[in-house]
Amino acid sequence: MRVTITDIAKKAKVSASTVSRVIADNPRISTATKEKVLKIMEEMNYHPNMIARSLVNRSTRIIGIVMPGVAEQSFKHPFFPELLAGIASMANKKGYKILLANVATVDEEKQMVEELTLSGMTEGIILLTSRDQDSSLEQLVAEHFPFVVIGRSENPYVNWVDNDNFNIGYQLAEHFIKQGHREIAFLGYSPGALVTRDRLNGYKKALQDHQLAFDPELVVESKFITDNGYDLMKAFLADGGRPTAVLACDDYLAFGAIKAIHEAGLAVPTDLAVAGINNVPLADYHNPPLTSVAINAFSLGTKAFEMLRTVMKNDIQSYNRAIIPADLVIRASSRHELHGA
Amino acid sequence: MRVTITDIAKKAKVSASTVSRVIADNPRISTATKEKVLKIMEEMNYHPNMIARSLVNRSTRIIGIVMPGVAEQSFKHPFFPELLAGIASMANKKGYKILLANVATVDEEKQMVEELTLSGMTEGIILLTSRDQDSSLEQLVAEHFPFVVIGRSENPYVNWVDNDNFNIGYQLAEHFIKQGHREIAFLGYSPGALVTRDRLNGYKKALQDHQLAFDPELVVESKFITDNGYDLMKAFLADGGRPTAVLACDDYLAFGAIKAIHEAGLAVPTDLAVAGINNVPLADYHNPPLTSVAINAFSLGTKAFEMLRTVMKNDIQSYNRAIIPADLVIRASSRHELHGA
DNA sequence: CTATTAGGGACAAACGTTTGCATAAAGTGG
DNA sequence: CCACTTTATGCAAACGTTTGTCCCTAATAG
Repeated sequence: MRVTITDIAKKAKVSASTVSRVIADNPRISTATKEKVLKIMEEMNYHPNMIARSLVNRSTRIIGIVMPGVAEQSFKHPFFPELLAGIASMANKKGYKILLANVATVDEEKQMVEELTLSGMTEGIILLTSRDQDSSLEQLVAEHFPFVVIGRSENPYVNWVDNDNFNIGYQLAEHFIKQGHREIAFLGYSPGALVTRDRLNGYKKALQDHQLAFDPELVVESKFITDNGYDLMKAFLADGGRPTAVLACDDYLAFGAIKAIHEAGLAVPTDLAVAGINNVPLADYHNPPLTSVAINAFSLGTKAFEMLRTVMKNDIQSYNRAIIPADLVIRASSRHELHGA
Repeated sequence: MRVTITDIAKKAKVSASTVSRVIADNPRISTATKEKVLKIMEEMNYHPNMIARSLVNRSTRIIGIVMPGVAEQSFKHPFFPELLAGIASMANKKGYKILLANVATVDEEKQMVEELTLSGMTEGIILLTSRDQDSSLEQLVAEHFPFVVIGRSENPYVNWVDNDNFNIGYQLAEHFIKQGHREIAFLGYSPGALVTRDRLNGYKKALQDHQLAFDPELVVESKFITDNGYDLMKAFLADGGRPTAVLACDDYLAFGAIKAIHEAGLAVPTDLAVAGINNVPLADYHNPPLTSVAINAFSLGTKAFEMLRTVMKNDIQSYNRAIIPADLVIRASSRHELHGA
C-alpha cells in the first residue's frame, strides 16, 4: 500500500488538510509545522496521488496527442518524431504530460477523441490527422473542448498550426525557374491531402508570377505521400515525361525519383534537377546532396502546444492559426544553371 | 458540466450503482433495465470519468514511456518512432494508453520515474534510457514497480528486451571476412553505451573464429552514436588508417563515412566496403545502396509491451529478458569480393 | 481585565466512480 | 400458503485528495 496523505498526517500529528496545505505551500500554515511535515514527507517518500488530486480539481495536467496509426508510413518519417519532440519539450517545460493515442482508422479516431475528451483524462488535445473532412473536429468544436490540429483546416472554428506549404511550393518552383527551368514536374500530388494542394498552389503561383504556363501533365499524382517515388518517376519517364526539373513533395519521394532517374541513364542535376521537401537528416548525405526545404517540425510542435495552452486558458475560444516559416536549403541536386533556356 | 453517472441514474430512475453495473455488464442487472439505461447513456452521450474510476479500482490502464530528451540525436532517428509504434500498436490492442515522458537529464529521469510510479498514474513503465548504471532502476526494483527497459541491463533484477547486438557485430564482421577483408574498421564505438560494446564484442568474436587478430587501431571511438561519421572517417583516413572495410555502428555514421571516403578520392565498395546498422529507410536509396542490419525496432516495441504486461500481471517478478533477432541486408556498398587477400 | 481579532489548524463535504451488503419483490417447493 | 431461495436493485462506504468553514488559542486594544 502506497503512503497517503493521512499517513503523513498521522505521523506528523496534524490533519490531512494541513498536510495538503503544506504541499500547496499555503501561507496559513506556520513555517514550523511546514518544516515538520515536509521532513516527514521526505522521510516516507510521499508523493501525492495524482488521480485523487485530479478528481477534485478537475485537472490532470495531461494533454492528448492523437496521431494516425502505425500503418501509415508517416510514422517512420523524421517529421513525426521532430514534431513530437517539439510538443514534448514545451509540455515538459510547462509541467504537462503527454498521452499518446495512435489510431488506425477514422472510426477509431472518432472514438478515441470522444474518450479522451469525455473521460476527463486530458485537458486538451492535439490532432495530427489532417484529413479534410473530419467529423471529430465538429464534435470537438461543439463540445468546446480545447484542441489544435497540426495541418491546416478549412473549418473556421478550429485552431491550427501548419507549415507554410504554399510558400514551400512557391520557393522551390521559383528556385528552379531562376535557373532557367521551364518544365518542372510536380511529384506527389495527393488530392486528398491539403498539404500537397497548398504546395501545388504555391508552385502554380510561382509559374504565373514568371509568366509561365501551368501544364497539368507535369503533375504526378500519388496516393501516399512518401514511399513510392521510384515507381512514380519510373512510370513518368516511361510515359515520355521529360521535365528538366522535379519538385518532389517529400525527400523520400525525391530519393526514389533520383534512383529511377539514374536507372534511366540520366544524371542529377545535369540532366534533371531534383528537390524534395522536409530536409531529412540524410538529404545532406545523399549523393548528390538533395536540395530541400526545412519544415521546422520542432517549431511546429512547440507552437502547437503554446496555442493549445492559450486555448485551454481562455475559455473563450479565439480561433488562432499559425504558420511556421520554412527554409530553403539548396544543395547539389538542383545546383545547375540551365543553358539552352 | 459533463454528464455523470448520477445524471444517467436520475434520468433512468435507477441508482448510480445500477448504472455502474450496466456499464460493467454485470449479469445481476435485468436485460430490461440494461437496455433502458444503455439507451439513456447513448442519448446523453455519457462517458465514464476515468479519473474517478481509476481512483477506486487503482488501475489507470496507462503505461509510461520514459525516453531520453529532445536534445539527443536519437530522437530523429527512425529507430525511435518505430519502437514507439511497436509499443503503441500493442498497447492499443490491449486497451492501454501511453504516457510519454521525455527527460533531458539523468536527474530529471530519476524524478520522472519517481513521479510516474508513486503518483498512481501509470501501471507500468518502459525505459528507453539504457545508460549503464541507472539509479532509477534500483529504485524501481526496490519498489517492485512493473517496468521493462529497452536495451540490455546488467542488473539481474530488471526485465529487458534488446537487439541482438552481439550477433549484429558478428554477422557484419563475418560478412566482410568472407569477402576476403582482413582490415575491418569498427566505426562508432562508444565506451559508455552497452549497445556498441556488445557489437564490438561480436565483431571481435568473428575475427577470432576466423583466426584473425584484433587490432585496436581499427576501432574508432565516438561520443555520440549517430551524427559524426563524416568527421570520424575523415580524421581516421587523415591519420593514415587504410582499412578495406568499415563496419559503422549506425547507418547515419556510415553515410557520413561514405561522404568522407568519396572526398578522399576513394570508391565504395571497390576501394572500401562499408556497412551500417539499423537499415533506415534510406539505406536502399543511398548511392551506393548501403548494406545494413535490420534491427526490427517495431518488434522490439511489441515485445517490450508484452513483457511489461506479464510483469504487471504476475505480482511475482519473473525477470524476463528477450533478444530480438536482426536481419542482415546486403546491398551494393559491401558487395565486392576482395582479390589480393 | 474584558472584548475583539488574527492566526493556525481541524472537520467535513465534495469530486465520480465501484462494490459489499442489505433489502424488496418475485418465484419455488413442500 | 408459508418458508425459503433467487433475482434485481438500492444504500453507503471507500478510493486520496482539496477547500470552505468553523473553532480554539493567544495576542492586542480599549
